[in-house]
Amino acid sequence: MAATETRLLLLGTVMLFEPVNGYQLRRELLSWEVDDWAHVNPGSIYSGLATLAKQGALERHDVVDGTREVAVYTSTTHGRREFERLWEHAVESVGLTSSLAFHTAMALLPLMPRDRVLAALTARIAALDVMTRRQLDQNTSGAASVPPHVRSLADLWMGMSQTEREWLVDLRARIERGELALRGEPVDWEVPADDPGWQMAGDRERYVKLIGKRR
Amino acid sequence: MAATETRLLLLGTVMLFEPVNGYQLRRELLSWEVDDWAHVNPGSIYSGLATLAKQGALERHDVVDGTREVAVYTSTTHGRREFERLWEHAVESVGLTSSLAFHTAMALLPLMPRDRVLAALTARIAALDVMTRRQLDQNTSGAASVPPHVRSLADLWMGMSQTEREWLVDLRARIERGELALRGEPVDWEVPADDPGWQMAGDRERYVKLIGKRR
DNA sequence: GAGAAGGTGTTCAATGTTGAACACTGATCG
DNA sequence: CGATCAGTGTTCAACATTGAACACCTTCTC
Repeated sequence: MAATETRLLLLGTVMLFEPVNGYQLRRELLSWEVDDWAHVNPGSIYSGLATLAKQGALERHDVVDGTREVAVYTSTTHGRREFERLWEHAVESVGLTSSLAFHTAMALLPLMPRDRVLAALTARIAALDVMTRRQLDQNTSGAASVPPHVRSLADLWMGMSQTEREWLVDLRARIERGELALRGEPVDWEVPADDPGWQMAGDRERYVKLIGKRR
Repeated sequence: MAATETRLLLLGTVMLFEPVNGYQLRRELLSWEVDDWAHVNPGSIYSGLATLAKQGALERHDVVDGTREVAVYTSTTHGRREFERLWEHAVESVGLTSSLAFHTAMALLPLMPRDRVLAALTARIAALDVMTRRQLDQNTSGAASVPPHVRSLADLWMGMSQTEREWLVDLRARIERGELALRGEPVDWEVPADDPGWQMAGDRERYVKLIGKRR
């Protein structure tokens, strides 16, 4: 189940920081407090990276950095296409099981171009509406047959959907207005000096030289 | 991660229908449309049951039903205690990762006694409040340093928490008033004749005879 | 300058999850 | 009746996840 969240998260994070090694990714993800909602144990990261590399979404470079041998990853063209596919799927799928994937996708929003984001948000709103209608129909029909606690749980679910819908409509409006820096646009917020992302910058430069690769 | 949801769900469902076999559980869970939010592939069920049996939470009886050999499960005293532990943990843990476990717990509400339910709901409300306050503090302090899309995501999270909180307060009030049939209380809703739970009744009786076991 | 402490980068055996596929039983049908 | 089909009950090899533990380096302390 979780495989798709992990793939989305890893692929996206590599794209943000490449070339990058597993430990750096872990550090960064922990600093995002992502551990509240994703599988960021060391094992998950390294095996996820290995899988993505095996599938050709990432390229692994075994680089000698000083005296140390390090596994450094970069994204491939196929990997970047795959990311878009996964991102759109995560945004357009509604339901409890997919909510982690949705949050992951939102956290990686700036990796997607504006038009794709708009389309995906619109699709999600529609999917939420479909689900809501289905629930309502079910509640009015089989009225007596469903236990009260299950009925109550359905109410919670409806309330959550409504809250999310309002948020989505608002976000879509902001994106339409051109707010939020998305892919290919200049960053519109102040990056703090102690951002761990910055601490990677030195390593990144060195890694770029060590692998003869430019993306 | 998911291990705890699966354990809670399987243990609870066995308690509802025991003595019961893996296929019956699967049928029942699918009829609940649980596949939207839980791991109910055949493999997960059978291996989950095996694990619970190995740990002494369930007892496995290899029974010969007609010509067929069937693995029938019943809960043990230890398993029922374990269920309560897992249920309370699921209810009292807030956060995206634990929301599936929370929904699972709510679906199994009638297996818990009224006072434990009240205590757990109260604890959850408190935990939500703590989490909300932490979020608010974070948003007011590091104002400029966090990217706008992350800020926005935090807003969604806050809205969801608020929605859930209101629902919890309402549910708690109803439980305090004595609404909803909980453990040891007579069922207060009409069971439909085609409820798959009923279809199990015949098998259940036969299984009870086949194993020399009374709980 | 021994050794404790903490950071960097990764592996691996144990465990959990997946879903296709198996084996069997009855029913339905030409 | 043989054949096809739907339902019952389960297994298993492939794959994913877990987190303790390893190996190595640097920094600090006594």
